[in-house]
This record gives sequence, C-alpha cells and structure tokens, in this order.
Amino acid sequence: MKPALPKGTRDFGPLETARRRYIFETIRNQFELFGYQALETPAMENLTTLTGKYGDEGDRLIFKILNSGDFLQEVREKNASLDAPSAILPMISEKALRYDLTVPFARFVVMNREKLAFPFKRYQMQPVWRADRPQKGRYREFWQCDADVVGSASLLNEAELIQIYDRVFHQLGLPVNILVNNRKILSGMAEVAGVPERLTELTVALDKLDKIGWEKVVEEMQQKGIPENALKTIEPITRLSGSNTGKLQQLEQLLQGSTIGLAGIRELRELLSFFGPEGKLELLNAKIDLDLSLARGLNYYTGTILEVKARNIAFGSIGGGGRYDDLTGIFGLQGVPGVGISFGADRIYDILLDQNLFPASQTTGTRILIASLEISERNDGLVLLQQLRNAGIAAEIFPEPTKLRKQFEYAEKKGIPYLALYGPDEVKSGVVNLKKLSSGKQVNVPLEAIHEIESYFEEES
RNA sequence: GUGGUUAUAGCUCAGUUGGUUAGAGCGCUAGUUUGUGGCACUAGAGGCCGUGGGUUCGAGCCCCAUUAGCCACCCCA
Repeated sequence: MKPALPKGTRDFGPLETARRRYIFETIRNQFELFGYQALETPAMENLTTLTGKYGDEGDRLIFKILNSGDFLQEVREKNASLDAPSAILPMISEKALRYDLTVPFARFVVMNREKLAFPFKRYQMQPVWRADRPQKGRYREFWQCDADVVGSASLLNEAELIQIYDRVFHQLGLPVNILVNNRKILSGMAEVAGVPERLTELTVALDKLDKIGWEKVVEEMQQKGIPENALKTIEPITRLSGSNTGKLQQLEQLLQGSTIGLAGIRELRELLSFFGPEGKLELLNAKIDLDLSLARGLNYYTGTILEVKARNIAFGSIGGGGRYDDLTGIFGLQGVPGVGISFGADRIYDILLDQNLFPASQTTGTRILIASLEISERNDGLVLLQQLRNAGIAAEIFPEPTKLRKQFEYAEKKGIPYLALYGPDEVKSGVVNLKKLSSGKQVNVPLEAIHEIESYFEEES
C-alpha cells in the first residue's frame, strides 16, 4: 500500500508548523489584548445543528460521519428507497464535522446564555472541514481564526475589530487595505433600483466587480433577470471615487429615496469617525477603503461588512467579517446582535512565504547540540546536558557517539546554532568548548557559566 | 456539480518519427579526512515509466479506460 493523504489535506512539517505557530500566536496575542477569550468546540456537531445554516450549496459540502455499528439498520427496517439519498442521510448519519466556527459559536452562546457575561467576546482558532473540490488556496481541512462579540450593537466593536486587523498585519509586516461596506447600503441600492427582493442575486454579482469587471457583472445580473433600468441606477454608485467621506456624500444623494440606505450611510460615517481627525482610535498601517461593491456571500450579515486585502498584491481576501443581528435566532435566542471577523490563516501563510516575510532567525527549537566521539565522553556530556536543560536552555545530545562530521551535519540541518564539545580535555579543565555554527567562532566556557552560554557570542550578531 | 491539464528515481525534470541495458541536476549513503560541518573530488544505492487493457515483431512514447494530483468555473477562507 502506498501511503497517501486524503484529498485536500496536508501535513505540516517542523518548519511549517513553526511558521504557522508564528501566525497563530500573533493573532492570539491581539485577540487577548482586546479582551477576547478562547473557546474550543468539538470537531463534530450533530448533523441537525449544521444543516440548513449554509444554504443548499453549503449543506452539500458538509462532511457527514457515518453512524457506528450497523449503520444500515434503519434503512432496512423502513425499507427506504436508495433512490432518495436525502431521505436516507438522516438514517445513516447523525453527526458531521464542523463546517465553520460561527455556527458552533452560536450554539455555544445559546446553550450557555445564563452563564455568560454580555457582551461576550470570544475567539476561536480551530480547523474546519469542507467537502469541496480542492484547488489553489483552498483545502478540505483548513484553519479559521475567528473573533466575535455578541450582545452589543455598538459600532465601537467594529472599530476595535478593524484595529485588531491593523495590529496583526502590522506585526506580520504585511501592509493591508481594509475594505468596508454596509449591508444596508446594498439594500438601499436594491431599493432605489426598484428590485429590493433581488438583493441576494444583486450582491453576489456585484461582489465580483473588481474581479471580472462591470460588463461581466451586468451579464450575470441580466441572466438572473434583473431589469436593465435597475442596472442603470446601480452603475453610477459603483463608479463613485474619491475619499471615503467624499464617496459617502455623493452616495447620500443617490440613496435619498431609501431609509435603510441612509441608515447604512450613517453607520459607516460613525464607524469611520473613530479613526478620523476627531476620533480617538489610531491605525498603525492599514488603510480603510470604502468599497461599495463589497458584498461577501454570507447572507446573515446585516450591517457592516469587512474584508482585508494585501496592499499591492493580487491575492484574494485574507480576512473578512461583518455584523449580524440575529445569529442565535436559528437556535431560538432572539435579539442578540453580534459582529465578528476571521483571519484566513492558510492564505496568510502563503502570502508571507511569497513575500518572504517570515522572520529568518529561528528563536525556538534546540539551541545546543552536545557532540561526542565515544561512549564515555557522551556520558560525561549527560551532566552538561542536564545543566543546560535545568537552566531552561533547549539542548540535546547525539545519542550514538560517531564522527563529528555527522553531528555537525545534524545540527546544521536542524538549525541548531551551537555545538558543544565536552571531551576528556574539557572535563579536566572544567570548561565546555562551544562553537557557533554560523560564524565558526569557538570559545571555552567555564562549566559553571554554562547557563550564560549565549552571552559569549552576543557581541557578534 | 462543470471544464481543462498533468502523471518517468526521495525532489525538479529530460527522454528524438515507436527500436536493444530509461538519463541529468539536486538530495541520500560511503570514502578522501579517527577533535571540527558548509567547499571540492571519487564511488555507490535508488525506477513494474500512476494502474488496467489494446494496437505492434517491438510501447516511457500511439489508442481506450481508470485512479490520483494540479488549475479554472461555481462557491468560498
């Protein structure tokens, strides 16, 4: 049998894991700085918890888990027809792998509503699974890093989430633009265009504007039966240019006839004002860019919509989020507004690698390898080894004494910066011979001073 | 779900109109060098040419099927 991975899944080797951890920890630090608390939920949920939450398309992509034991028993008992897979499914599967982190979060909030302090701010960084066909930047198992706050309608939450984006990407060294829009403005557009009931089709098509251009968007809208004069109303809105405040001013004129549209404009103005001249919040690097074609597919968004893109690099979105007024309503808890964001960790990884933005120097992993040529020498080295570890310095000893060449190559390949020799001569004089591999520089360090080992090389760097 | 494309050594890839024993670079193992790696030189290991059928005197190469990977669409992160 040839070993292989399931389609759309990946192994992460030591280097990849270290780099992924760097991304995750950067995100986690900011989440926690802003008062978000960690939550973890099971890999599997009841199938009924998940179905119907992601649309027909989404339901198809949920990984179902086959019941244990005689999973066909119920099918036989009810003599069910195999021609109706959707009717058979609940008989053979009652659990499924989580599809995202938002629905499990909503379930958690509803189940624990009495215990939680609202506004409840949680973050969650866990893998999710989708039975999608894999392609570039798309996997069947991938990690989401979500932060959501529920129980508060204040736009300050949005502003803080924008700050989190800004600070994370600033730390990662990746300049980004944060695209903002508001679902109410899209509703307003549909309203003044005379097609309020076609909001979904309108937004799905409009969202592709920067990717496929206006003509293709028109084509798609026409295909979906959106009338020509509606398109004529919408086009000038998408063509608005200038500063964010300038765009909003022009938009205000165009959306005069729509109460909901004007509400959206008010919300955006309030959000932007946090970062404006009168505002109190700062951005380190990110630019906020009002993008009136930004829609995002998720239908549960009701207010602010956010999306993050790397500046000057064509690479799709690396994060997104938005406000939803009634996420927990599907589980019977009404009137809990919320807003959340998500980091696309796998895409951030790809882009940092592409832009060469991962820190070069390795700060984790073994610092010192103790080499030895003979068993007696190796055993002497065990004393040194334990002293190093007791001092909190990651150290290892080559288990079988062998040629130094081999031990050097091991250290080199593993990225261990120092190699220690502790042979008969060193034992006699109570020192450790220490070599820095990158420079070739070598010094004798008194055994008692072993915990300060790195300071002997500090002046170089 | 729809369409395109690829499959030869651990990796990246050559392989002529079908012709005898399928190659290179990198990597790997060992040696030159028994307390000092990276360089160099030398030698070696490693392939059912994705799988199954067909055409042919003869197939890595042509035909059919199948599986898997990659890419695009749909959708999404």
